[in-house]
Amino acid sequence: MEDVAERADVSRALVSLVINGSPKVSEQKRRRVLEAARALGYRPNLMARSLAQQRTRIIGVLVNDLRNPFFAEVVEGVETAAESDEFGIVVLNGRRDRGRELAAVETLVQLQVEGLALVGTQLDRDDLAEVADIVPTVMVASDLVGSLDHPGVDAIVTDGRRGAELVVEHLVALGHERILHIDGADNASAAERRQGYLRGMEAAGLGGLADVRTGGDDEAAAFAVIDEVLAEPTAPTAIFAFNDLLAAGVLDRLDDAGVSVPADVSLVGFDNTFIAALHHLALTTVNQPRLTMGEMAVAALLERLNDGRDQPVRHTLEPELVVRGTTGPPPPGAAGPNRSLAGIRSPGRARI
Amino acid sequence: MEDVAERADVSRALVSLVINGSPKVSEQKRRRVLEAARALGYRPNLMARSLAQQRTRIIGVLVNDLRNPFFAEVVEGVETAAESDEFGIVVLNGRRDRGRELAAVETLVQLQVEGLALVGTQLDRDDLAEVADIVPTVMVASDLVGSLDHPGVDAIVTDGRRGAELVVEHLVALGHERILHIDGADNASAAERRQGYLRGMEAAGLGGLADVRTGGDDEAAAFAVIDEVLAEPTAPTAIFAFNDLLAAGVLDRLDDAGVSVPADVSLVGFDNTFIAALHHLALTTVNQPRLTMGEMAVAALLERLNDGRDQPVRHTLEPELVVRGTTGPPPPGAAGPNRSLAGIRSPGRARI
DNA sequence: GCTCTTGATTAGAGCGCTTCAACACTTTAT
DNA sequence: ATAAAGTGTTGAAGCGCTCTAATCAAGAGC
Repeated sequence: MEDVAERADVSRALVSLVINGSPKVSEQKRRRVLEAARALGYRPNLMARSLAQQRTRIIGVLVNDLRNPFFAEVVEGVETAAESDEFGIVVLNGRRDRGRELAAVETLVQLQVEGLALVGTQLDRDDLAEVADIVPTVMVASDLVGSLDHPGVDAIVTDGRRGAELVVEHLVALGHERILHIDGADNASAAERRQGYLRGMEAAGLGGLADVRTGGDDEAAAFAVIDEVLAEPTAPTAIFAFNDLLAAGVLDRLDDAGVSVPADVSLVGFDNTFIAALHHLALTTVNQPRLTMGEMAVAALLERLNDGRDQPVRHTLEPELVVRGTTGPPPPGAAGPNRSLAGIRSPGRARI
Repeated sequence: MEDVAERADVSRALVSLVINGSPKVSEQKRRRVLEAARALGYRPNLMARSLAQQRTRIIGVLVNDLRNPFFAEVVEGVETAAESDEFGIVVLNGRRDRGRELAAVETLVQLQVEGLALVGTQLDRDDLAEVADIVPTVMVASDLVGSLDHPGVDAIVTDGRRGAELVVEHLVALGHERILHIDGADNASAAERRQGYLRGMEAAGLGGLADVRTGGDDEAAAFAVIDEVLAEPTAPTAIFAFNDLLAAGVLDRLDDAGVSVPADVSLVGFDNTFIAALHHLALTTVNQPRLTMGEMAVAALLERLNDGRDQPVRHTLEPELVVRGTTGPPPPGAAGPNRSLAGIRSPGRARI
């Protein structure tokens, strides 16, 4: 910057004004400065600028797992919104590890981000309270019971309870009674969906048949559960998996076992990722408006930053059932109690 | 920091030493400082530190498209390696838009990243040359012809040519002759794979039957091409798609048309993403060692940073054919010239 | 001819940290 | 005892930028 000023024969202050597009600079000098800057290949140092300005215009984004296309799309929403408000974003990946998430948040705070978007975070209430004292924070797509006792935390969620109810209603309407739920274990959205499932079963008068197994949030988590279910004497006619990835794992395992979907058993996922849309899976699932969620997260942050809001808000978006090919009526005669999936060997698919 | 120093009754300099774990501090004062820091909730300002230190310990990562699981996994590799070397990473998403990529690189440079990893970038030679003058740069998973004329750019790639040859060899061994390639349009890896395909066809004495169509790098790009192919009188018995995503799109469209895979036509993808592994797709594809690629990228950067290497290196990894369920022998009688896929209506899959 | 505005420019302090040279003490060698 | 060497600590400069207040030049008003 020094050099640019010298070459253009002006002061450093003026260079700064030009770079920041101040209107109080004469056309002549502006040109001289820009010319010099180009000639010297000058680039402003963001670190120095942020330090002097006491603001970074950066929003920190912590993602539970970048490999999950659901989260990747939420991030795109965040990015789009941030971009249009002249904010940059810094994305850090928690990789489903709470320790890593904690470290990442620390890094973001030290980076002096002006807002923090936690996408599908696993952090607990105390962690959140601590960070929210420092920087405006918004949780996206994860529902922490009691998180809202802190005034600095906003939340953008899809109503997972309602989503799960929609699933149960759909399956019940098709005639299913034995509906199994494989949950998301300790994933931040698991409790809500589980609750919705239970409530839905209850509402349908099927409370006694409710059955929840511990799963997880990726394909691999499905294997053990399905093996277990296959070995039992009384099989479900429908399975509601925590998310699409898990559902894909279920589908794989059922396939291996020669159980066909939806002829022998119906299957539903959650999130409506692009995977569910692949015709070969054609997974019935629940849509969450990912891009919108990301955009709303940024909006919430900006309300605090620009408009000085200091009360927490929580936006709950409506989920939407997307019916595709993995759900259908239960197989005839499935009402009886003694129908094991292990016995079933449908012709299955030709391939693999 | 001021406050911490005061509370611990030491100088700011000493606080700095403690925070950075200098061994020249007495146990007593160290404890006092840490205590004060905790009490005040002190967090060092990364911006200020970087400015003073004249280094950021940050590696910038520019990704072509975060939604593509292939890239997401390369990033994980980068992250893992960076982490173990005490570097942080900042991920920016190009979203397949060259303009956005350019802007992102500019941001990263201004952020003073110490190294730049461009994953699947679309930037051209001139863009690269400009940025490589400023900061050590490594290209991952994209092959720019002539990129290596700049001494500041390293490259970590899988041999796409060889990968494509493996595909052709596999299909030829199965008896295929009419093998169609749907390429990646202007994607950075497209040219290489196209070339490998052509060379493979040539080597098999099938040069006259080589047929390349312009595709793209996501599912949607497949639709138009497949519709076109379906309308033609002479159909291929095998299709080699640029990547798994594109292949998934092909599969979808063929499914719609009632063409069954691999009975009527074989299909191969590229990248071996987790999508290909889903049993319901069971896509034959070519594996690229993603994590390793990410790790090697960081290693290349660190060699420049720490060991002062100033000559470019290029690491070419070996691709590996992964045979799954979408490839098989061509249908009987397909050798003749007049076999249109449009006529075929296999029973297809029950669902959808 | 003088002051008053207005507009363009600049000097200089300061952002929060690191780091180097200098300093005050101890300890050890002589 | 005294010099030399070592240990722990600190003052102050400086990283590259912004921004306020001050300065300067030029035109307007009387």
